[in-house]
Parts: sequence; structure tokens; C-alpha cells
Amino acid sequence: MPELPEVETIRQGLLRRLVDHEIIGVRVRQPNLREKVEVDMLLTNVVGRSIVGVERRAKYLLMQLRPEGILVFHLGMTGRLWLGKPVAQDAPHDHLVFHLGPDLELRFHDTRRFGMCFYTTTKELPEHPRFRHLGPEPLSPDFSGPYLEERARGLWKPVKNFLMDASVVVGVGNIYASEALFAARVHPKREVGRLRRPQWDRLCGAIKDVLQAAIDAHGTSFSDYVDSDGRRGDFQNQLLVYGREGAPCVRDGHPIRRMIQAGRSTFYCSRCQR
DNA sequence: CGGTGGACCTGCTGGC
DNA sequence: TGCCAGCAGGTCCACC
Repeated sequence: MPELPEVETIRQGLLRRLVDHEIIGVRVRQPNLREKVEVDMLLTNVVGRSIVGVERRAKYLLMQLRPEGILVFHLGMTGRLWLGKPVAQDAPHDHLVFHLGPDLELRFHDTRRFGMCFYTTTKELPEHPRFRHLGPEPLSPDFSGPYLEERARGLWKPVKNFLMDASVVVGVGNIYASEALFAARVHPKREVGRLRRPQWDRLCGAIKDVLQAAIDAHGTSFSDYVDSDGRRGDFQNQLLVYGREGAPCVRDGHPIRRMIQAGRSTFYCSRCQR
């Protein structure tokens, strides 16, 4: 479900309301997520500690604990974190409940259970198996046209698949990959080894622009994405190709097409993306 | 080595 | 109404 802009929106909401709260208790209703939740690990290392910050790396949310440690969440395709007053009854797919005081609790809800929640230490995080291989943040200066060109050297995979490879760049999922390729006027099937510097510069700029615009709009909501306060995003109104099969291209009026790449839908304009 | 396809899960929609 | 295929915003791993 959430790509970088949605996770970043959730992070900002959590940061405002979670900091300085102590985790008083944890209730695990369903440990079988993408990765089995280690209940003992949470009880030992998370309960009794306070949240002092909320950061993001790729699509992971990192809750900094005092005196030490990080509580990590990944939302997979359908994960949500709800922050609010304790509710009387658990809803279906409410898998984890973090008690934060008499008036506050955090619920991890995830229909498809592709999400994750685990504890790690600050020291171990960079070498953690889930983090070790991750590429640069797309909004950082490390992510540039020359960097993309260098990483693409000798490869022949389609550029869309390349942009969704987390070892190349993190946070670019299926929606924003299509949107960035459209903005840069690059055809999703182009082989990366044959793209030249101007195209890499355009793609890099398009990725930064699209992600920043989506963050500014608080993410994309189709039917169900909401942030930790239950608010929908607005970026669905600014999507130019994703989900618009058959609609006219905003640049040249040619119908937007859909195709399958690596098992995922790609939306593009066959006339102005080359 | 690089690249693809399927696996993991549940729920919704549209066609017959 | 029922059933079934296809689809969904992510990630990993076995296999060519």
C-alpha cells in the first residue's frame, strides 16, 4: 500500500503525537506477519521504554526508544498504524496493540499481513538483513543522475524494474515509478544500459519532484490508505498515468496504456514516452 | 552473475 | 445469487 510519501506522512503524524510517551504494554493478537513477531523480544526490549523520535528509512518506520533501541515497522501492502484513544473492541486484522497510557494506544492493522514489526538496537540497525542492502534515499543528494548512470552500467533490465529495485534507490513503488517515468518522458521498457546521461538526469529529477509533491499532498489514497490520524491523502488527484488506462495523456491526448512488467501493472503513454 | 516468476495473504470487483 | 479470474500501494527467494 504505502510508498515513500505515504510512510513519510504517517511518520510526521506519529512524531507529533508519540514523542515522550512510554510504551506501557504490548498485546500481540496475531504474530504471523510477513516475519513472525517475536513477542518476548518486544516484552523485554520495548515495554517500559519511551519513544523519543520517529524516523524513516526507505519504507520502514523507526521509533527511537530511550534509553536504547529501535522499534521497526513496515506496512507492506495493506498495513496501517492507528493512533488514538483506546477502543473497546479489537477490529479484524488488528494484529498488534501498543498501550501508551490511559488515553492513548497505537494499533497495527494489516489485512494481508505483508507487514512487519521487530526490535533492533541502534548499533545493529545498519547491518540488519533488512537494511544492509538498501540504496540511497531518493530525496538525498546521494541520489543523482550520475549515480543512476553508474549503477545501470552493464545491465539490460527494463528501467521501470530498475527504479523499483531497493538496492538502487529506496521508496519508489509501483505508483511513483510509473509517474516518474511519465514525467521524464522515458518509456518503462527501455533497457537501462542504453539510457544516456540526459535521461538519467531527467529521471532523477522526476523522481525527486514526484515524491516531494506527493509528500506535500499527504500521499495517495485510493480506497483505503489513511494516515495515523485517519486522514486520507490528496495525491490521487494529481496522478497523470497510474490507474488512468484509456484516459487521454495530459501532454498529447494519446490513450494511456497499461501493461504488466515483473508481475505489476505499468501505466504509460506510448507516444510521448520514448 | 543478472533477471524473472512465484510465493506470501485477504478482499474486492466484474464477467458469466 | 454464486463462482471464478483477475487485481491490489511490497519484498524475498528459488530457479533459469
